Amino acid sequence: MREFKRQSRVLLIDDNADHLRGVKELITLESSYDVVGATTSANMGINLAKKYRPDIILMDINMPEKDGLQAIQEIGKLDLDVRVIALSAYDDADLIFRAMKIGAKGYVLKTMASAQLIYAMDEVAAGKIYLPTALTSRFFEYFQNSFKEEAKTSAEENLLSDLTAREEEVLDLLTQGNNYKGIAGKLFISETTVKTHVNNIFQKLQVNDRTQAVLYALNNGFAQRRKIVA
Amino acid sequence: MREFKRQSRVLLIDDNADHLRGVKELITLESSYDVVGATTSANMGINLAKKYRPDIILMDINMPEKDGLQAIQEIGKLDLDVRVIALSAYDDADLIFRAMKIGAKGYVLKTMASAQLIYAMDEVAAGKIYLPTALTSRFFEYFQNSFKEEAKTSAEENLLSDLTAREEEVLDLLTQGNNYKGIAGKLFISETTVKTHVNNIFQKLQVNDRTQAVLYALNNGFAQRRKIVA
DNA sequence: TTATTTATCAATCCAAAGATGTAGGACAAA
DNA sequence: TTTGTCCTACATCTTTGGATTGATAAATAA
Repeated sequence: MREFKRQSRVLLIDDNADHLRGVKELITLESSYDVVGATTSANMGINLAKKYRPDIILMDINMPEKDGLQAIQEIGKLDLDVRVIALSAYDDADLIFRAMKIGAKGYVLKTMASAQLIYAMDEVAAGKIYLPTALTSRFFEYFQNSFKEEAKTSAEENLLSDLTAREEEVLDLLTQGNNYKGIAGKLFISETTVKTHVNNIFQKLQVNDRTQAVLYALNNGFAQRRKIVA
Repeated sequence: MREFKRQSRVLLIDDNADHLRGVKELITLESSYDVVGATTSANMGINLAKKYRPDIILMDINMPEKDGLQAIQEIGKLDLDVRVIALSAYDDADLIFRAMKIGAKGYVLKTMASAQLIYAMDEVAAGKIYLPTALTSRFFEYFQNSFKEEAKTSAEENLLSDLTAREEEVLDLLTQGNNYKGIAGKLFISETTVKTHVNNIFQKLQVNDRTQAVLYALNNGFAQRRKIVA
């Protein structure tokens, strides 16, 4: 199968020269891959990525000089249509999570068998995202952990459900940073009416001011949130 | 291996009676599992879960009567030490994401081979989280998609980096809903000093009031966020 | 029908927040 | 030493926000 496909161009970035050489030799043995560059410097790696436009980058993320995760992020911003596989010595859940979060298409441990790396590259070259089973499990533990409390509270009796439709509209505008005047203008009602609604919202949510109301809303599933944990 | 371990108690919830029967027969053939209950009703399933305390629940999440995801969430709130595997006819990324988010330990398609289901149960019974490779890939596509914009902006010129250490402390307290007095008390400085800091923060973040500052902070990776997309 | 809820608006009052200018002391870099 | 930044603090003033009370009209539930 793989033999008939066009070769994938690979760039290697790993501050450990020995490991870099080893991986290079390994991949060179694979007919479906062509190593177009190899460097021990993250910054140099970014430059090589711009220059050679590889299909795949194998990026060591445990580098002292420059953080590999940061390098992945920077490469991501370049819109190079390159797929990055993170290489790491550690199966730390937080590392895995962060790597996947910033768009790594795979995460492979350096201690894994070389066949596993090649398999990951095959999958990623085919447009998939690949994580070894054991790491997937780690990832999900971390992932679910970050939602643990939310899962318990969100379906619960949540004061937000006491709000009327109009109050929800007002709260929504509050969560967008509007003041009374802004809300009044957007809802075509008077400022005093808005004040009335906002005061009712405070009562119902049991908060003292708009900032607390906004925080309550955001922390309890109100409004569209698109971000996650650091 | 499995034969020597204590049997895992399984509860089946699936509104499709035929499929329910099929799965039950399948699992009954496995010596390591004991089906302690089977029902076509999500609500009944929750009651059975409370009553029999199964080790594993296979939950169909595509039920008309009651949403299976909601049922998983409710079971999660009971703290029953039960592991739920979601069964679904669809490999929709959003469904998978939501199921995993609320704590499902696995997600298996009804169309998958029975061996796959048993394998998933084995893994989950062993304390792991199991997602078939194909679904893992879907999950990650969805996952990374929800971070796409953030990945591009967060490393970018972010006004938060202009803040001094003290200002960050103040902003952090703002994002917790504190007013001037509260912040002054917590930092052991005068209220007027807090005002100075806050005003400087407004300048640097280019916002007009505390609510906008808090929203900016939350939307730009500042502070501990534990929530994600709806 | 009668109550209740909801949405609207207003007046008033006080507290809090925000804008602006000034300034001293600590500390680090040039 | 000088310069600059940061943290601290205060005074003053204006604006906004929040609490409270009261009122009208429409829709809705009992």
